[in-house]
Amino acid sequence: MKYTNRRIASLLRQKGFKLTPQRRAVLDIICSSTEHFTPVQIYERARQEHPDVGLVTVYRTLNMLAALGLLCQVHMDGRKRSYVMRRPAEHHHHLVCSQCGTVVDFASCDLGELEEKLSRQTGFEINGHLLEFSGCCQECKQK
Amino acid sequence: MKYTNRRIASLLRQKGFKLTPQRRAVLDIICSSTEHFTPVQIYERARQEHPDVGLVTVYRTLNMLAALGLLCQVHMDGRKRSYVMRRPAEHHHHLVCSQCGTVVDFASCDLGELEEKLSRQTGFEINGHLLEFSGCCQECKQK
DNA sequence: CTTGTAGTTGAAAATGTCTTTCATTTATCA
DNA sequence: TGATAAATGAAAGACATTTTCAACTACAAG
Ligand SMILES: [Zn+2]
Ligand SMILES: [Zn+2]
Ligand SMILES: [Zn+2]
Ligand SMILES: [Zn+2]
Repeated sequence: MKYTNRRIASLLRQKGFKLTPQRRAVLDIICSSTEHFTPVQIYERARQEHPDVGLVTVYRTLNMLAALGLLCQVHMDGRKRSYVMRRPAEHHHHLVCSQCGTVVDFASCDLGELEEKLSRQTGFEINGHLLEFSGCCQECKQK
Repeated sequence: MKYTNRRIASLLRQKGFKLTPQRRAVLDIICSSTEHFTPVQIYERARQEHPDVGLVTVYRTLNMLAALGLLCQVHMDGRKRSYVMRRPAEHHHHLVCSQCGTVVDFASCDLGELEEKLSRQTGFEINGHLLEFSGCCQECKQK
């Protein structure tokens, strides 16, 4: 079940945030695709519809959404941030096409056993993990 | 089996790189521990022994080593780079203490099956993965 | 042991990403 | 219809990293 921009809009209102046209523009872009975008890419797209959004506001909106747990970030390749809209609360990970940026979520993550083993072996108290696959999607393969 | 600074030194020579005192200083630091360092941390340590290395050179040396596949990076927490010397060719991943930065390598990574499943389900040609655990190491827990 | 030279260096400037500041504007609600 | 707290854009700031360039040096050929 996917967040829609409408659902998020009402969620924001609930939390006491104002729903400005700029925020709407960012939401529309993020919700419209499974690609991941960098803040600058979102900025550029947002300006097409709404020429006076500032990059600063894009950053602020992204930070707000991230704080609310509504975004995930993609980590592989590069040290820029890139964001994807998040499916609600479920633990999940990403499979990313390194050509076109499409992100597929998957939930099957059997790392519990490995985590326990590592914990036993090292004495670490493990409290999180990062798992990402990268590759080339079907469409990109055909080119 | 761990890379030693001596082994790397001869490897660099083989590849036609000059072995300067600055590069030696960076190598010594990276090879001397399993901690991961940021470029600036390496710079600061290097200056203790060799006061006229520049930060630029540290960056250049790190990039050179990374291009040769001799370094791993740690991805979690933050968007600074941090580097650890890499054990030769073996596939491995990192368990990172988010307090003190200690990195433990582990090789047991059973993602093949999951990878195949994802590949079948999505049509992706998967060519890599990123796996990292983070937590708190034994020593840090006691504080 | 010279000496030539391609590769290397450091300082400073440039780039790129993200955040802070602040005066002005605006969404929301009593 | 205001009142007001929140949000905005421009500009400046903070960092991490890269580029540029003139001076330097490791190293091998003579
Ligand atoms: Zn997981
Ligand atoms: Zn693709
Ligand atoms: Zn490693
Ligand atoms: Zn693996």
